Amino acid sequence: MGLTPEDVERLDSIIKRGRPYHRGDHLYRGGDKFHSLRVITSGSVKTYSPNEDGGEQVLGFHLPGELIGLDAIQDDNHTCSAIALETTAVCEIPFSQLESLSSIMPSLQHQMYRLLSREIGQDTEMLTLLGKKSAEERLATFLLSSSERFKQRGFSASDFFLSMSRHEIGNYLGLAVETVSRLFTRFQDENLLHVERKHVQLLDIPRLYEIVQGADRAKPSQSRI
Amino acid sequence: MGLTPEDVERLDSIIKRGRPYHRGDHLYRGGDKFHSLRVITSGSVKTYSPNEDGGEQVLGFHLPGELIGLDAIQDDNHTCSAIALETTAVCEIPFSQLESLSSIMPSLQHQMYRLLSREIGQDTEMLTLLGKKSAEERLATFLLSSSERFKQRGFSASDFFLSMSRHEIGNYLGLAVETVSRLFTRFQDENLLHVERKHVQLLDIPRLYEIVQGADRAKPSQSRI
DNA sequence: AGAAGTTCTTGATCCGGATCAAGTTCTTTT
DNA sequence: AAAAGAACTTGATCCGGATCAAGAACTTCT
Repeated sequence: MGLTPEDVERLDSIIKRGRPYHRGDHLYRGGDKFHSLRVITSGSVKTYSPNEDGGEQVLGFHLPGELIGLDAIQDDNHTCSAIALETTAVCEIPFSQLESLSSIMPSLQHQMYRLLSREIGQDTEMLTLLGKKSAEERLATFLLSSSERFKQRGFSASDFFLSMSRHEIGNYLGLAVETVSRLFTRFQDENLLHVERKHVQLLDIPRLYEIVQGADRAKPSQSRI
Repeated sequence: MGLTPEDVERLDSIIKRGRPYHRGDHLYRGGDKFHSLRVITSGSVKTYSPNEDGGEQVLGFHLPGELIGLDAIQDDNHTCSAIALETTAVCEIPFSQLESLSSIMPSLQHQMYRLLSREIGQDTEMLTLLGKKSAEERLATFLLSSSERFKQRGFSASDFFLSMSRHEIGNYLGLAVETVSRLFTRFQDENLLHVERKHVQLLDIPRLYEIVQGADRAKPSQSRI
């Protein structure tokens, strides 16, 4: 991602491979002292912010190759919690060392700025999702985003396992569990997908993209006369 | 903010003071080439992302001292638009120069990382707001956040003018204009505030904080037996 | 294997806030 | 100052999705 092989080697020298986590183990909790960013190497992770009254807001689901902990640089404390959704391996990158290294490696510094900026961009997309989209659009967006991310990692874009529960999907999308469940059923009835428990097969990806765009809402279409 | 006076001087040397913008002028639009971050020095700005079907999602309102454009570092293009809500002055900080400078000034680099991380943290707070809070909690949160930001800048925390319209507040909070209007009326009836057009006076800030916390919801209280 | 606890699904009902509809006040234009 | 157009408020109605309730499928524990 824009680094020379020797850059990568130097970066590699500060990375620590941690022990694997099991389903339900916390990688860190909100309030913990921040010292390392983490890259997921296998498995999957949920980040969430525990809110005052016992509930939680799921902030994201993270797959291999993704970096988590960027929100904690702010004030040296984790502002949210991260928990393994299945057996998961991560690498730790001590932030102070990364910072020193980026000081003498402009390409790394540039990459860090881009990474942080990308995170902001993703969050703002999510704001639009939660602020303006219907339940149906939200779930379709979630499924296609999952699909794209699996594809990027060399897995099937149309046949995958979701490691999180319906409850967690609902929480993430700002919907009740029941709504998520009903939508899965409806999407299946409409032959958009086939779902059985955590196993999802997308059958009509183009149509799902139409739904994401808000097709069959207010303005029935923008192409056809 | 953690920089020595000489650091500040060096930073100052790359800052360009731009001409003032008038109400309705764009500072930049989504898709524009990114070259500079901008610090608002007076006035106020709305950022928003124009979404496919003509509508828009308001992403934030920005006051003097705040930095905008961090989302554009990602891929050298602005991903959202920024428009002046009133007569507004900004400073431009060419990003490539800032990047070079931060390479030789570790304190500046550190500050940049923190700034980017803070932005992420603010976005995730907003995700919780849009994902879980009622209309009443959203507006109370918005009012108190405005209050705190005015206070920080040396203005009154309880008596201020909002430069954005009801429509824009609603869009930002994921609510219809009518809901925002009704809530202002209700808050006034309950003596929480006095509002006249854009002029807001907060009369019972502690009670507003209780509302933000989700008081008088599900669990009636957490203290009283 | 049986018991107990989860997670998921499905149905019935309810409600917060959207939408629709008008009227009012403020602002801008001429 | 009159006219036109925004912005805001208020009322009436509607609906998407939450909540409540119960059963079914799956998992985990003993």
